[in-house]
Amino acid sequence: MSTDPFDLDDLETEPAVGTVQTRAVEAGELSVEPAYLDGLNSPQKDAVMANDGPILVLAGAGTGKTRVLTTRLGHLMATGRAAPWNILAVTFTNKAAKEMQNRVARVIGRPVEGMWIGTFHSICVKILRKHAELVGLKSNFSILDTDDQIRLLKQLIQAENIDDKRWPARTLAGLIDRWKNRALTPSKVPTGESYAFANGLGGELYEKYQKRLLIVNACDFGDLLLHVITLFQAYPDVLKQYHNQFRYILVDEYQDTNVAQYLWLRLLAQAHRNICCVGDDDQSIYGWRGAEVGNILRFSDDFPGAKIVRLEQNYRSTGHILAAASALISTNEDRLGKTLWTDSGDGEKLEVKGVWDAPEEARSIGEDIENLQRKDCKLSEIAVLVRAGFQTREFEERMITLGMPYRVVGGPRFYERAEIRDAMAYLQVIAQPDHDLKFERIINVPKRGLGKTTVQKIHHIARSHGIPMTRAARQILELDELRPAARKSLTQLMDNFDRWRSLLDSESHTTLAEMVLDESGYTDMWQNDKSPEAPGKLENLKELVSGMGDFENLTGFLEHIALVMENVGDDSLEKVSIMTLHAAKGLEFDHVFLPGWEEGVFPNQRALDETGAKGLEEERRLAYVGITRAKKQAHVYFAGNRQIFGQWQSSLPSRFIEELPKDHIEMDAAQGLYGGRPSKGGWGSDEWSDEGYYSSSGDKYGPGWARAQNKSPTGGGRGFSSGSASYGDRVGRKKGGVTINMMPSPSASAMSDTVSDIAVGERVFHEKFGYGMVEDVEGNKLLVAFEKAGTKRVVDRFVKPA
DNA sequence: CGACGAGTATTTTTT
DNA sequence: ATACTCGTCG
Repeated sequence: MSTDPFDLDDLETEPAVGTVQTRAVEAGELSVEPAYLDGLNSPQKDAVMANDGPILVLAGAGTGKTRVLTTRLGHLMATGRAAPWNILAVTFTNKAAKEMQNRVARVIGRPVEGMWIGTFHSICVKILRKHAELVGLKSNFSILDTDDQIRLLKQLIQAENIDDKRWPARTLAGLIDRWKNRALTPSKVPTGESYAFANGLGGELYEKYQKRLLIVNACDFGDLLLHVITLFQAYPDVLKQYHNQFRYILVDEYQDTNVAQYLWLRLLAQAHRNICCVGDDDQSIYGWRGAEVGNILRFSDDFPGAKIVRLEQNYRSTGHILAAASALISTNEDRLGKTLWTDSGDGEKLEVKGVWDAPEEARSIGEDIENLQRKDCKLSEIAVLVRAGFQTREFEERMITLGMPYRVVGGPRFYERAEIRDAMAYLQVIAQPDHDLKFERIINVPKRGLGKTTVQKIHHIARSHGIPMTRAARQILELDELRPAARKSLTQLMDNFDRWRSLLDSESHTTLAEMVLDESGYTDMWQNDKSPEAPGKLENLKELVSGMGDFENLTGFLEHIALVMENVGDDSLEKVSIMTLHAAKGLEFDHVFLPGWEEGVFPNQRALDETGAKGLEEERRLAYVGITRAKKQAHVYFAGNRQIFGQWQSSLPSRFIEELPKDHIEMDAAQGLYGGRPSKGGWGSDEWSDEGYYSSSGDKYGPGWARAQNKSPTGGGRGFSSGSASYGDRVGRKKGGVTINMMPSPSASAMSDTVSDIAVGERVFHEKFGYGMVEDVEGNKLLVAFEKAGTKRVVDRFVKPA
């Protein structure tokens, strides 16, 4: 079963298809419905039973999408319409593919064999290995990861004498990826777009890159699709073969498909047109990486006569959550339109809370979580969903100080870690001696005196003779090109590779891997490394070797890894989840915390700058995704001040907050946000008044909020005395300028009553005096030795930990 | 070849 | 603030 720590969509058990009905069942002709249809609502049944011709299932969040998909697959087989191998089911992630596989098995009551369930990429590899020669590859072609891709591009750029500083390989890689997403081969790239790189050389470099890939017998990820498309277009008989095979096609998350994927699907579906696409235009959040919402919006044009089914009954969230989310998303123009509803009650209103600054936001959310925990809410049912990765840090830190178990979902993935890639590179060179890019990666890792010069020399020979680097390396040993030390070292390395390769058949691949890591000196390298990460890296290497045991042989393992970069999840334990909104798609939690709802952060400024109104709509869909993750309650937060790139900025509440209907939210409005001015009273610090707070009341967000670029006060974080009076006079005080700051929340819940939590020896920051070291603490007064301003006595609330 | 310092960029992520 | 890349110097 799924190792997924989260519940995906609905997890009610699907009744298995009774063996009796199998085959004989023909939907519609049956007096008794097959058991697997039990409990499906009427649109869901429509989606399952409309088997012939194109169909688009618009599945809103939490409407039982996966269940419909898997039941449909089961139904196709149960009714004898299709054998497993007649079905093609495509997903975006391996996780989703695995999930679907498991659940189909549950529907039909036994494991499915022979069905093509997989990601676009893995299915393309399967097809491409069969017909590689037709596109100029050999069937054992290697699949390049992003590192390899960039390394190769860099070589090409340098070979053209282009300044790779001004025109980084990364940029070109991105450009080429985007072209490939749009199914543009080098000859089809619009001339103008060539100018996006190196004054018009972009297209040329792309073409050279493609040629080079063929020479080294490799594909990047984009090629996997592109090659299959060109294959299908150039060889109709091959395509026909697949038409005959795949009589039914299912696509999950259709709103995430890019142009290339769309063309790929259209080619495969054009003969029988039995294509079922499931998706939700309102959850399209990957436009920035080439997904075309247009694909789903245009479905009926692409497939005339298509049936469209809307799944709108939501089984996940409460009425308030759905109403708020629906109202928000209805602001978008570009959508097919759908309204989620539920018959399971209103539940709690969304909680919208304003706080002084980011640290307070983290504290407040921490407290909320503690309260939920006291009310017996499981930690695994709580998530903090942020807009961008860097935001996870403040919550991690808070969780650590609270001793609250948490996990950050997403993060760097196992197979992307440097030590794993290095180890893999060794193994890949053993399995595929021609893999130049991998060979280059490890030729001097660990350091063995084979530096840039040596590599260049090998390169030179390889290029001029048109041979792979490992072969060139051997040749260079015959010549008098290398210094004795380098020659000796290289000889040893090549001998090692020969020996390892000779053991491929006699030793198990796990044993071999251990030997390689040992004998290459790679393990030693980390053992001698004194950095704090070293032990973890050694741990990872062990895990890699043990993980290899699950595969038959080295080749099988390497093939799997090339396509499946999945993370090993530490599931089962009770932990709060912290992740980005993107990573949360498809997941659900009782309580969802949505911090950072501020203009610039969310909606993200860059998204707005780069893609304007379109970008804003995508950001809004992200907000929609965030809210609809919640089963019981969503908690939206905004802070008035936030440190961004080391600078304090004050911020306005996100426009998305304005778009939430008042009837369905509970504004923590004690802070005088949407209305009443906060009470006045004794904040009274001389140090602060010097810095000045400026308000421009009358802006639409209410008193206390306004645009400001200026540095913001610190102090908000710690040492807030509780009680609204304390905050009162921060607002509305005006002194010569520009700065405005929001009102912090005086509500008791929003803050921790603080004794100074600064300790002697701690490094702190003061808005006026800069950085310093705490020398003494007396109550709330600190003696701080400032680096620039000298030693001063200050009140604790005016400093922050540095 | 390796260490250190300057300079720079910093949304989201899969395969 | 901070991390990461690149280039220079020893």
